[in-house]
Amino acid sequence: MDGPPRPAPPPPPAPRHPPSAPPPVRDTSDVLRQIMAITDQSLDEAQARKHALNSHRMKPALFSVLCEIKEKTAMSICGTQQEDPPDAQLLRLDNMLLAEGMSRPKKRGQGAVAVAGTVTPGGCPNDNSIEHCDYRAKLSQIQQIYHSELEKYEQACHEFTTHVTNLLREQSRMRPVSSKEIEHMVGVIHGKFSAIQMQLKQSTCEAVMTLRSRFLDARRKRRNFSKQATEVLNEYFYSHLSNPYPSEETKEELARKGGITVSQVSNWFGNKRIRYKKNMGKFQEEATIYTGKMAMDTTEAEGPGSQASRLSSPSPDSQGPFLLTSAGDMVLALRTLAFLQPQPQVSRMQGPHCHFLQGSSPLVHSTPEPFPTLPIIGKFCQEWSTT
DNA sequence: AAATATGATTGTTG
DNA sequence: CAACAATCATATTT
Repeated sequence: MDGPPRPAPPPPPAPRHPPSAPPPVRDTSDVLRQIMAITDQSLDEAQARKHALNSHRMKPALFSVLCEIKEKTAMSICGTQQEDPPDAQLLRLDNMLLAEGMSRPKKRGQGAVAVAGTVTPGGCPNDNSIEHCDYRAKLSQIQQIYHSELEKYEQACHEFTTHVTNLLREQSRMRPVSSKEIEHMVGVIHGKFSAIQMQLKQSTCEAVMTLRSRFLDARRKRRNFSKQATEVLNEYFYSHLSNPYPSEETKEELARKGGITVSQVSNWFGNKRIRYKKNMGKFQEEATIYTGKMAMDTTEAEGPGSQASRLSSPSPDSQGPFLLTSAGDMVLALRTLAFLQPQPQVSRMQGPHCHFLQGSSPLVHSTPEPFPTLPIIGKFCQEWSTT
């Protein structure tokens, strides 16, 4: 057995386990560095042992010994099959990202179905296009970074997994390595990488949330409507002063004409009604202007910029064509109504819309208007108080 | 800079 | 849920 004197005594007792155990990893770069280190080390070791042992006569014996040892320790491996479930949080993050529109186009989501749904239509349809553009640009920027990072991680994970798998397969010639062990190893690696991914997802979520909150804040920032918009709105308001409650349809139309959203129209009417009611004195001038303009526009050919007089008046608008037969009458009647209506001449009328221009507003009385068309009021109030 | 105008939000109500 | 009322926060005017 010890015939030829070998000049080179194989130095296999390499320091296989220099430190006892690697310290708990925290940083991603640390993880990566350790991974790389382990890789090189393992590779060298494997190569050395491969050559050293493969040609050794004692290899079969060693193999069987290792088998025995393994059988004794196998149970402990099986026993330590605990699966910590951070899935909940990961899933939550996934869903969150998905909801923010960070749908993954390429990656088959690990468990998340590719819900390529558009953003919920209930929130904000095609609202403000200016700030919305900015918002979406930034969002897609985040998305891009997120995807590229994710891809990097996945690629690294895949590479490393392949590497380790090959290594283990090679080692399986020297020592017994079951496929299950390889699987386990792969699982461990995936776990590590998914932890990194989770960090990525979390920071992405944070970024998105920050962006979103900033966007919402920006929405709170007020910007005056365009002249066109205010004109359209005021025209409708003052030409329907008696019942300034545009229907949903009309709101849409007004929104379209003014280049604003329906909810903005609603806000505007809400503000306008209440502010008009609060003190009408301030709005007299405006009222005259718009009602006058209305009359002009309706009687004459429409000017180049204003075609806002053809707003679809909802059919139940009883007093409109019913009471006001001509444009001149309309102006008169409107102004009359605007100032006389609050006076409780007509005994308490009750109706869904009767709150407008009722009670309060002492200013009304302080601005006497010589309009003796009282009978109209009675009729008028009857008209829309009963609807 | 103070005052006012104005669009949006919030909380309440029917 | 729409309307109201109060309020916020900014824009514009003075």
